Amino acid sequence: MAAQLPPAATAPAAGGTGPGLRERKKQRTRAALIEAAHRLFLSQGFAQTTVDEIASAVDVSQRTFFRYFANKDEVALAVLAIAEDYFIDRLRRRPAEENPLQAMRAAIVESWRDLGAEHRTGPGSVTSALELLQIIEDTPTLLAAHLRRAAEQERVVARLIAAREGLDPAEDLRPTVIAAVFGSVLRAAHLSWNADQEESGPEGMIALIGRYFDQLGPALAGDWRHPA
Amino acid sequence: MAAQLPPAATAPAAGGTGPGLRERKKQRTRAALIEAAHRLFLSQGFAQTTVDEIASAVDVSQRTFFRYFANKDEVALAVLAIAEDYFIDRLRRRPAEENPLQAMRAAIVESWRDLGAEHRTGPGSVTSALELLQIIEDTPTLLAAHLRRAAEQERVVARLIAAREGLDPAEDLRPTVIAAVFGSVLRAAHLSWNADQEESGPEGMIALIGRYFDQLGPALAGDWRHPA
DNA sequence: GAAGATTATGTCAGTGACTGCCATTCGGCA
DNA sequence: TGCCGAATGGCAGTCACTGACATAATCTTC
Repeated sequence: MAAQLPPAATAPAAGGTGPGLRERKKQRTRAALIEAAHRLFLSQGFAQTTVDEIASAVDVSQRTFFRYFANKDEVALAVLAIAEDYFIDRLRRRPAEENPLQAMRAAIVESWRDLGAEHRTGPGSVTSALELLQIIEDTPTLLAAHLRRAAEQERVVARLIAAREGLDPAEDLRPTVIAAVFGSVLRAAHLSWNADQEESGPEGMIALIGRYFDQLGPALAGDWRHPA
Repeated sequence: MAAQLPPAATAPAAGGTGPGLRERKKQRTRAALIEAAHRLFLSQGFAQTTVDEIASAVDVSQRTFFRYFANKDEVALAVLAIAEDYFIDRLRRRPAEENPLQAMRAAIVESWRDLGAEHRTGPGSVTSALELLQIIEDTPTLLAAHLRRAAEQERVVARLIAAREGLDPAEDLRPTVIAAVFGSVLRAAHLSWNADQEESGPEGMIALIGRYFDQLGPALAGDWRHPA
């Protein structure tokens, strides 16, 4: 859930006393570790990259690496955590009139757009996240860890939706189900985006998500025996 | 996907030449490993049990353990694999007239019932599977591995449903979505069964699954702003 | 039923993820 | 400047997992 990236690698704001040197240094180290890990994973693969390599690329000890990340998986998934936080934030801001699916769809589009604008490049950029998704998808242990995070995320989304609609998620299954449906649409989009390299880049992904969303109406209600 | 348990620990059938001694021995070792692991996990916890302990409980070398299971997770999840195979098998046999949800619901009930009848006790029994679920739920690495398997399973179910309905899963999202909904209902039931210890044992679980299923109609279509 | 081909098992050495412990150093602050 | 708490490094140790090779058990064939 915690997805920090240094606000900006600049000196403390002249006016208010921002976070101290110690804190800025930590954020910088953390970002550097993520960046190095990402680069190494992409060039050599996840399994072929040792924690020692990552640590020494940033010139810290292995022990320090494990003070920032509980395990090797976490540093890989950290990039995605940023995108997830964006999404949750955008979803929170959607107007109450929208129904859950509308809100989620809008939030996804917005979060990708804003993410693209604010993190053009480097770890945290949309491109990075998508590159990572490829690696995740064919690294069993990473995929497992990713799905666990995704399950957590779904529960957060379900609670959010329940709150929007004024429902108790313990009583009413609908928020849970709709969150699961949404999650599965995202995953299906990821998978087919990974498979077809026709639709490359963020635009392709957004297009795919849109197309899958369009199928949702017919999927959730309707006569199954005849084409939508 | 491979969920074997020895057909019966008896001598080869008098008539036809069944599997040879070598094969029977392997199945016995495999079952013994699962059983020992299960017992140890329940009594000491997953993390506190080393592979060496499991192996020496069955009197084989650690190396041999890893020839049967790719990793420690796998031996824990093996019990669930049996239940999953049962479900898939029952789903395959459901009559074509039923709609997907009806078929899945019936298949789940049948598979639990049959599982209970055929494996009263020991690994592979319903009780074992449910005990395991508790451990899985609060062991992060196991939960992750479990969710990965569940995702695979969902894809299998989606393909099955697509075949039943004569649809192409690449074209039509509905099978994927309905499989995801089903998976999420199961998981929600697991979670609340884990939380409330009121509903204990297999019957409680079946009851919970039924209750969740009943909510599905209203959840999948209908006016969200008013109670079902 | 014995020789020879297969296959399961054991042993051993090695790598790499991860942890606890203690000494050292560095940033925050009086 | 000097003290305190936090961040780091180094190290030893555990444990999951793997490759290589030798041994022993089954299976086959004559």
